[in-house]
Amino acid sequence: MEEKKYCYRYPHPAVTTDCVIFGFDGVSIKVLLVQRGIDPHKGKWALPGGFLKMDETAEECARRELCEETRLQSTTVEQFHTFTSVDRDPRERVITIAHYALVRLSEVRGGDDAAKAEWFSLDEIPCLAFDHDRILRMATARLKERICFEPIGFELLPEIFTMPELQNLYEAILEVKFDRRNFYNKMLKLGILTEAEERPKNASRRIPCKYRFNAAKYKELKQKGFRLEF
Amino acid sequence: MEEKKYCYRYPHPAVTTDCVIFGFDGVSIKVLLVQRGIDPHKGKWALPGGFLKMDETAEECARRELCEETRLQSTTVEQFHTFTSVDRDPRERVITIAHYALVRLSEVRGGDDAAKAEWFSLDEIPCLAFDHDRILRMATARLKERICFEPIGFELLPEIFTMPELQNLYEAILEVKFDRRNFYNKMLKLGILTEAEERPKNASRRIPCKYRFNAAKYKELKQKGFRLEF
DNA sequence: ACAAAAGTGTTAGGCCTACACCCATGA
DNA sequence: TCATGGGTGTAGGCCTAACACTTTTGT
Repeated sequence: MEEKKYCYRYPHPAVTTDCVIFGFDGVSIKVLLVQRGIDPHKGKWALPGGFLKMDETAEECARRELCEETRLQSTTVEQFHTFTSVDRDPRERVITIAHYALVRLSEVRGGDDAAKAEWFSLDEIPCLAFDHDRILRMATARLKERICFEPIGFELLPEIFTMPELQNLYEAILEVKFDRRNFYNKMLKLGILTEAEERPKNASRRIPCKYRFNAAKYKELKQKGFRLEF
Repeated sequence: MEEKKYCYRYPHPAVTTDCVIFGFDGVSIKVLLVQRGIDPHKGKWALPGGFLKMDETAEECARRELCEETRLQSTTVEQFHTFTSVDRDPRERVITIAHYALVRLSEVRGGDDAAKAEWFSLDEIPCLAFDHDRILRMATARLKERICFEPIGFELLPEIFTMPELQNLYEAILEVKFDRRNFYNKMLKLGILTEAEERPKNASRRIPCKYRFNAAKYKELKQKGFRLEF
């Protein structure tokens, strides 16, 4: 039994971060889960997470977890809720600061973690450890809210993408269908996309146009009071 | 020196909740601050807050703080961010789960706390303890965001209110001016207000109509996919 | 040949915005 | 009597939503 050498006058909860890592494969939103190798809930699937170190912020901790699983350094990571139910962990009082991350599946490389990790579609999520199903539900709800007003969808797509891909993404996240022409018009009118390539004159109608997100333009528009809406 | 009797194998941060309590006096948004009676930052103004007990959730903890200051039991309290900078407290590592609360000033009674508490307008906030200025800024930003899409403004007004009062509230929070007629039309068209009283036939034009928020109607509309927007 | 994917434009209706006058009250 | 606060309606522009056909390619 290891010595308990960190002592306080008052009881302290343990603090972890968990990270809901979203990806998009062109059709569905995916979430990265890891299979737990230790008790409690050994063998169950769970969100990547771990204990907060005393010299790192929650965001640094979440990024560390993210990097261990995907080798990605620079992606969107955002805290969305802290879960504090008294009995969420059978070992001791543990509160967790939950984050979500948006990654491009193409850039993800296998984690260096020994633990088995796998991408799951939102409609085939297995039974999860702890209260991770609740965390995941809140993360997807937050993702829905955010994509309506911030151009975060582009973090899930390759840098260069087609309009149908973008529409699929919005439809997958918001669980609705858009009219194709209206979606085109709306997106193009926003002015935050630039054409990625000159379209070859002989391009067949079957080959979609390619776009990239124009972050500079978005920033400029936003400063002028422009508000994205979907 | 009190005995340090709570021991763990790994270091644990202390966990507090802080509560940004918003009120509205008909003209300005107000925030309740308390003057610290002990070090660190003794004498400085701070957000009401305190340590998380091991048998309460963060929301329960925040509500407890709120009740100590205002005697209010049933108000909107919502977590909005957890602040985890490593050096936010000079005593030890402390993370704080920040909440905001919306209260009706008319219902607030003096706290039972010995500490001095006072309402401040947002434009006359004094220098705050810890990172509480940052917390407050994020709270007001969140309030702005929320009021655009959720009918939370009514929690700050008396149950029965007039249209100019409601408009003042929106203008105070969003820091904009609305055209009076457009605001009336928009609000009434939403269908979430009911007239609070039959308007006396002899009512002078100088006496404004009174309304109350119709929560049932809002719920119904929301389920039909209606989305509030401002 | 047929199904599936992608490009493209128009119209009608609703919503938003801007705007002016009247009445009552209190100073 | 003058300033202030409050109630009320309309017209134009913009955005949204609904909608069909053509081309190309793969099967």
